[in-house]
Amino acid sequence: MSSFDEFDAFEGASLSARAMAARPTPYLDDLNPAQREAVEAMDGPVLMLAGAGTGKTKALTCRIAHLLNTGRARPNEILAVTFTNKAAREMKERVGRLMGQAVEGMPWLGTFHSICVKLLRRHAELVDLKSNFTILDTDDQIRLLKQLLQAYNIDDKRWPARQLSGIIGNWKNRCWTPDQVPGGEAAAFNNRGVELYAAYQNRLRELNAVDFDDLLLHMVVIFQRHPDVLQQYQRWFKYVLVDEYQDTNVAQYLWLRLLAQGHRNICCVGDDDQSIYGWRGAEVGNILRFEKDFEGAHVVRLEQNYRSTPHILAAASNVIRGNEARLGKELWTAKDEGEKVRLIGHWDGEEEARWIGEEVESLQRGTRGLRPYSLDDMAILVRASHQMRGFEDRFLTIGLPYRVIGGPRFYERLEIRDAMAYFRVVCSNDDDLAFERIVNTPKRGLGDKAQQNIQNAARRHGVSLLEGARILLDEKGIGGKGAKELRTLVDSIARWSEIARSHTSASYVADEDDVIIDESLPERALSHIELAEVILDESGYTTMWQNDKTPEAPGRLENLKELVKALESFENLQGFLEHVSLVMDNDSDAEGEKVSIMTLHAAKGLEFPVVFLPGWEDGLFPSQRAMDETGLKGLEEERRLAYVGITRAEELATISFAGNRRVYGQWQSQMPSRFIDELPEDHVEVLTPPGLYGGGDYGASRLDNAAASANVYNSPGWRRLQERGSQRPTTQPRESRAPTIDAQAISSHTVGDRVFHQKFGYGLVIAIEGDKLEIEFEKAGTKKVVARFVTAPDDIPF
DNA sequence: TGGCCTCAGGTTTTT
DNA sequence: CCTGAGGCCA
Repeated sequence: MSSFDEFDAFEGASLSARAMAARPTPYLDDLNPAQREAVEAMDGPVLMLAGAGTGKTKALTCRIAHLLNTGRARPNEILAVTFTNKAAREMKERVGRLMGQAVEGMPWLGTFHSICVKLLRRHAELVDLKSNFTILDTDDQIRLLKQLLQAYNIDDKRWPARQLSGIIGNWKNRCWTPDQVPGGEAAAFNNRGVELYAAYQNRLRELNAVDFDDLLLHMVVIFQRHPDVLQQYQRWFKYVLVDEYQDTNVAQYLWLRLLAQGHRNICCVGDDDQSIYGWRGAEVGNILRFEKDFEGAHVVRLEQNYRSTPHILAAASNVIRGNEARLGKELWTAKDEGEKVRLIGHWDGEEEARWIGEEVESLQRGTRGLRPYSLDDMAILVRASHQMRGFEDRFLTIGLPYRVIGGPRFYERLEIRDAMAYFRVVCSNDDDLAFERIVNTPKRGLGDKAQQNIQNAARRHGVSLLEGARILLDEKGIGGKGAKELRTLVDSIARWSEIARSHTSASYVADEDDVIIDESLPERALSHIELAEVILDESGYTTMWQNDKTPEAPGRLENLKELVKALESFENLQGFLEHVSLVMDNDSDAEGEKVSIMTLHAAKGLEFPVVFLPGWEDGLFPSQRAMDETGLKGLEEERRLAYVGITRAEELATISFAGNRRVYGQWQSQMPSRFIDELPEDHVEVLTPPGLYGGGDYGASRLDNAAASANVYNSPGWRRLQERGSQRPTTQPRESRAPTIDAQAISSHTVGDRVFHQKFGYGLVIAIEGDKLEIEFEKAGTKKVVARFVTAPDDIPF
């Protein structure tokens, strides 16, 4: 595909522009005045300050539609950038819908990274790369740095590659090439940071590879050093649109500013109050400074919220008010009052998880005059991912279906990276990183020693590792079982590569006249999909997982199948590899209703009727580390995180905290989060913790509870709220939440019984503790489970 | 080469 | 406390 397809000459501009301008604009009628203002302000820089849930995507997509519809630009003259593939996809769909499918895809609507890949492939030679450069994933990156550290004789125990990677990443985010790193940073990484950064960049160039950050960095460098190239794009992109502008880092900012300097038609959409990626290099300053950067900027505030009730908005607004540097926005809604934000304190984290589990179940049934909610409507948003475990454990125990959002992405998984490494070697034989990864996976008896030999042979002859391996074999520099296996691997790769080449060269499309080429192929050409299967099978990779007895193995095989399936939408392996590292998503978990569990970060951009916000304790949220490391700046970012969390809720938000929590194995008593003190009393209903008054009697602990409550719930805000709560006892008409011990369920099991559990399968009862059984499951390990979820299997042989 | 043991470290992660 | 990585030994 020619790389300049997107730049076809535009003929008859004025005529068609006039024709387009006359089109009706029904989509404008759906907009509120602010949205409409943002859509219609087409000339010059525009800053759209869009609060949570104010319909910014709608405004953004309408703006694109309007630009197209009025003939201001053609689809390929609009540069529209997002951060995630998901956002890009959604925007594409919505523009398509607005335009009634009249527009074919917008080639320049995509993520920063995907657009940069496209640009960089065109101009790779300007930064000494070939246009088929590979994009390293984080894992490759770390391995490369480790090698570098070894070569520099640096103890990677004291100076870990991860840390170096972080430092380099930071520099790249700030758009510093090695020679631009300021002197103040010289001490980084034991005074060798800059030197290693330069070496790393050199190594990448040798490998014809880039990391994620390079995509932007290289493009900025190209634009800065080659004004002619920059100008070409400045002229071409008549309109630039940016989503989530508050999350841009310096490199992205520079990139945008360079591109927008031509027509100056840049429209940035964002919300300074939702900037939560500062720790990753995002600069809130970019959005705060917009009016200075782009003189005469038109600033539009979207403040009508279509998502949440007034109580929820009031709570969120009051919290965020505590931040100093804000552009200022006040959300409002036309919705009915709804439920107040609920606040509840618990004895400990386990109790909190138990309560939320029960609350989810009762909300599902429909309770206290609220409508019944689907599990899909509910989400638990935590600050740190380790908090998720408590909920998972609890939900597994009571058999409540849940899904965890986030976690490792599909293409980051071990088996996917391995498989991709195979594909990479096959497509480009000189991809040393990929070769290294797979040479002994599955085990081929090629340990450190053998690999060292291959390295040496390759270095001696100045060739790739694969070629080095071949030479080593020919020189008989390696013997035994390893040699045989290596020979097989090297030969196989050669064979697969040939098939892969036939996919990219013209001969694959077997022309009927072209009998000669057809015959020259050894056998019927395999499709790239079949080839992928062959590679994974013949290499022994599939077998490796089939023989693996760990519980993850079946899932990994499943993932591999999915990977092969994903190949269907690509022409060949090469094409697949080019896109996969940037585009693969992993939200393929459909079946059945489930509660969602995720981090606050992962929740940005999502919304749920019911939201639980557990763990609001000082040190956990706001996180101690954030405050230690970046002080007030960190605290403000945490506060924005709180704001993001609350504003995810449409109808019901419940904030909770625990008085005691196990932190690194140590029990710690926790103070309620300072953000709780910032909640507006009038919009909050304080619930009574089950262990305190509501009736839960955990044996002899009544006194303990009372004493603990005096210690724990003593922040000013909590006391105030508590007073309010006790003035209105009618707010607690709730049934006792004390765990009722089901005597019958217990007595039906004794230690040594074989039992069955829906989620964990079969197991043996090894201990009984109240109404809980400790069971050693055959597959799932040892777990504590509530007795009534366990049944005696019918088919017990004795 | 794999398994066992010791030791350090333990927020957030769009690409 | 609990997990993952690296070292050491069989």
